[in-house]
Parts: sequence; structure tokens; C-alpha cells
Amino acid sequence: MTSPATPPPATGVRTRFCPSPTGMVHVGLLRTALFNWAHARHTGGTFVFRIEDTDAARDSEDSYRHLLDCLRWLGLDWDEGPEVGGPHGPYRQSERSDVYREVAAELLAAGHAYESFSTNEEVDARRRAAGQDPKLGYDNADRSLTDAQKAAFRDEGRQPVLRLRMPDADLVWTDLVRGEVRFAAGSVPDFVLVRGNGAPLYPFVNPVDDALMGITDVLRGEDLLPSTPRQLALYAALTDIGVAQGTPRFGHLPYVTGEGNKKLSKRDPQSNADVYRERGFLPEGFANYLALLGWAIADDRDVFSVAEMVEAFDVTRVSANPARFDLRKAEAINATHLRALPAEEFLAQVRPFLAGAGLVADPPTEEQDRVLRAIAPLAQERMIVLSDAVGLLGFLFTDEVEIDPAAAAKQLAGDDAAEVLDAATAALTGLTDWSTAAVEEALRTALVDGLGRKPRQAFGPVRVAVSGRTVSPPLYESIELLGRERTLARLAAARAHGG
RNA sequence: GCCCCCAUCGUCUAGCGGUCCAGGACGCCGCCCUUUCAAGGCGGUAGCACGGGUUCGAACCCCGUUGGGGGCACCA
Repeated sequence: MTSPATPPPATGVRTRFCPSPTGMVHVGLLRTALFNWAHARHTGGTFVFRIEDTDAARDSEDSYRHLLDCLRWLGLDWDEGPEVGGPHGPYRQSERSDVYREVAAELLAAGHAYESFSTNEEVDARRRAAGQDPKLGYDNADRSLTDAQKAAFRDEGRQPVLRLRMPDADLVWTDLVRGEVRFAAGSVPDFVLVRGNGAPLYPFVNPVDDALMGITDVLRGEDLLPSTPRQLALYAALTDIGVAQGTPRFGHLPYVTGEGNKKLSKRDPQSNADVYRERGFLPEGFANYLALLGWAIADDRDVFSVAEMVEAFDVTRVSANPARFDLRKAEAINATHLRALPAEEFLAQVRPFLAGAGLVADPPTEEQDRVLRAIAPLAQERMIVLSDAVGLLGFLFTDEVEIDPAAAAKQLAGDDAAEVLDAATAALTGLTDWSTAAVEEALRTALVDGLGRKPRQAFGPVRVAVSGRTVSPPLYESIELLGRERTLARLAAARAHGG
């Protein structure tokens, strides 16, 4: 009944992303969205976004909005779905109850599904009585109940669940990323489509929606792989009753794991996509890194744009092994994208972070804008994420710097530091031309020539005094932008600080 | 317990039977540059889990072992 052949869909690829709006957005989830989107875009197909909000207890409107926001941030636009519409709506399962009810009734009428009255306890007892492991699950015992038997159960007040009659054949498919996968006939029990209370279950509604929305390629997490044989059987039944046009192709994406080799759990703070966005990962940088989790664009390159990914993406080239989320590499990739940003773009991206920290007005004042434009190119190449700008540039936008205690301990303590600060103060006090070149000249003359110090010893204390940190944008430029008054005040403050 | 997936440097990967005494990237370690830290440049470190086959030839194919992961709900 199932064929291992997987011809590409003749009607054009249709992929989907169908999260349930419960809690935070997981990086693994975004990776799945990215791959589905890229596959659709690469093939000139359609990307459908559907919300699986059938669990009223856990779903939330906030989470729903957040999901849309995350996709948009990453740059994943959908052709059909919430707020966009499309010919197969509604795209929220909570609005599709009638559809499921109808399909369930048709499946029952056609004999593909049947009413089952056994309780878990009864199934367990039967398994044990037969000397079998209860973990084998449901035993298909209710497949051929007579009308009289069903009536008797109903008289007891039992509400039947609806189960799908599994075929007596191996369930096989050619996975887009794993090749042929086979489950032996009889290894999957008849599963529940609709609960006793009439609520349709995920293993039922998901394929029904995919079928109705014409999904041709299903790319999803590896955790769903064991449920695929059930879906194959369901698809066969749905096709038989005319609800589905056939069975989609499946591709099971490898896990994204955290420390150790466990799949990244929702508990793991690293798994929350928000933290990357809040730290100022660029959408392009983050997408680039996510793409690397299981896919490679070439054997000698791993930095690329989203457009380049779309151009080159091929699902069948996705790796089958789990990928560890490596923050350091993610940062390195992002830093590369950050440095490659055109000046204007970089400025536009950084401003909200500085404004958010209260360092500049929103929009910045003319003076703030002047300073920002001057320093931005120098800061750009020493940042990993946008929020780094707050610590790196903060000293330029405040009257008094807060000196990092560790930096102070390292550079401001002792007589040597005092000597340097005094000499720097003297040199700069008399400076008439407050320019980068003049500042450099004055400091070099006073500290390197005058005190006979090595540059690294000479400028360390000055840097900490001026910027509050051991890491800062280039010193002379910083001093020019800071201006005479603030510079001298900070040198004096640092002198006092060192004691 | 049953079923399924996975197996190349510490990490992510390239490799789709010979061109691989295995290439790239992150990390790490040196050196250069240098005004600290970065960035950049150069160099280095480190890997085909194991055992059987198949083949003239295996990281690549097959089988097994071991190891890791996942799934077995009237959750999604």
C-alpha cells in the first residue's frame, strides 16, 4: 500500500510550519521553520503557516503573537496563514473543529475508523493475562464489536474513542533526509483519532490539515519520526475517502541538542530564541547559524546570507545526525555578519540598543548622532552582538564613567598609574588642538618618550580612566569625541580612584 | 521491555568506492600586526567508534557489536 518511491510533487512544493502556541519559542523550532521556508523558497513553492492551538489549557494568545513576531524577525514570510489568509483557511486549528468532526464521521462511515470502548486498565489487564508487556499498548480488541456489544458499553455510560484501523502491511517511506525507513506490519496499534469527549487529537488533526492544505513536503523534528507510520496509514484512509490527494513526502530533521547530547529542552535557557534576539543577534546572522545545524552550503564556507541559502538549499543534503547548539560558533558567525553591515545599516541596528539602555535619546540628539557616526565604524569591528555597543560606547554618552572594578584593579592602582595619569593630564591640559592626531602626539610624547614606558603600559591607565574599561574603541579617537572637559575630569577621577 | 534513528577533529560539518597518510569553520595554542581588547594575516593542534565481510581498492557498500539519542497517551 505504501510505496518507497518519492517523486517530487507535480503540483509544486507546499511546505508548512505548524507550531502550537505554548510558551517560549525554541531554537529548534525556528530551525524547523527556517528549513521548511528555505525548501519552499528554493523550489519556488509555497510556505504555509498554521497554528495548532487545540490545547486550550496550554495555548496562549501571547505565545501566538510571539510566534508570528519571531518568524517575521528571522525574515520568514509565509504565503498562507494567520494575518495573511489563503484559500485553505482558517489557519488556526481552534477554528477548524467542524472540519475534524466531518472527516472523523466519514472515516467511521467508510470503516477506516471504529469505535473503541476499552479502558487503559482493561487493555493492561488483557496484556498481562496473555503474558505480554503492557507497554505494547492497545491490542486492537475492539475492532469488530457487534452493535449489541457497543450498545451494552453505552448503557454502562461509556463514551467510545475513535481509532484508526491500521493496515496489515509494513509501513515504509523514503525519508527526504534519512532514506528508506520501515516499520513492520503489526508493530503499530490502532491509535486514537478522537477522544471519548469528542475532542480530536493531534495525530489526527495534523495530517487532516496537511491534506486539506495540500501540503506536499513535511519537514519536522526527528521526534515525530516514530509517529510517521500512523500518519501513513491515516493518509491512505484519507485518500480513500477523497480528503487527501495522496501522501506527502516526509523529511525528519535531526535534533538540536544542548550541553551533553540531550535534545535542547524548553527548560534550557539556551533554547529560548528570545535571548539571542535580545542580545542583538542579527536575523541574518542567527539564520545563518541555524542553517549550519544540519546543513552546509559548501565544503569551504559557512558564512552566507539568507538569500544565498535559499539559492542553494537542498533538503536531501541535510545531515541526519543531531547537532549541538554551540554558542561560540553562533557568536562568531554573527560577528562576521555584524562587521559586514553597511555603516548606515549598522547605525540603524545599534541605535535601539543604545536608546534602550538610556544612553542616547530616541531619536538621538544631533550631538549624539555626530558622536555615534564617528565612533560606529570603530566599534563595529569589535562587537559580537548589537548589545555589546552599550558597554563599549556607554562612556561617550555619559558625564561620568562608571569604572569597571576589575579594570581599575588592573590599571589604576599603584604609583605607576598615578604617574601616567599625571603626565597625561599635564600633556592634555595644555593642548590647543583637540584632535585625534594632536592627542596622540601629546600622549606619545609625554608617556612613551617622556616616561620611557612601553605603549601598552602607558596607555592602559589612560584607557581605563577615560572609558572605564580595558576594552574600548581606539583611544585617541575616543578622547577627541569625549572632549577636553570630560577627559580631564575623568583623568582626575581616576587619579583619585587609584589613591 | 519493544520499535525507530544516529555514529568523520572538543563542536558543526565536507566526503556520496580510487583524486583523502581525510578538507573547511568554531574553539584552543603560537607568531605577525598593534595603543589595550578585538579584528585581520600566517602557522599549528585534533577525527573516520570497534569487528567482520564485499571489492583490485572502503571514511564511503553490507552485517554485527558497542555507544549515543528518540518514541511507545483519550499531550502536542
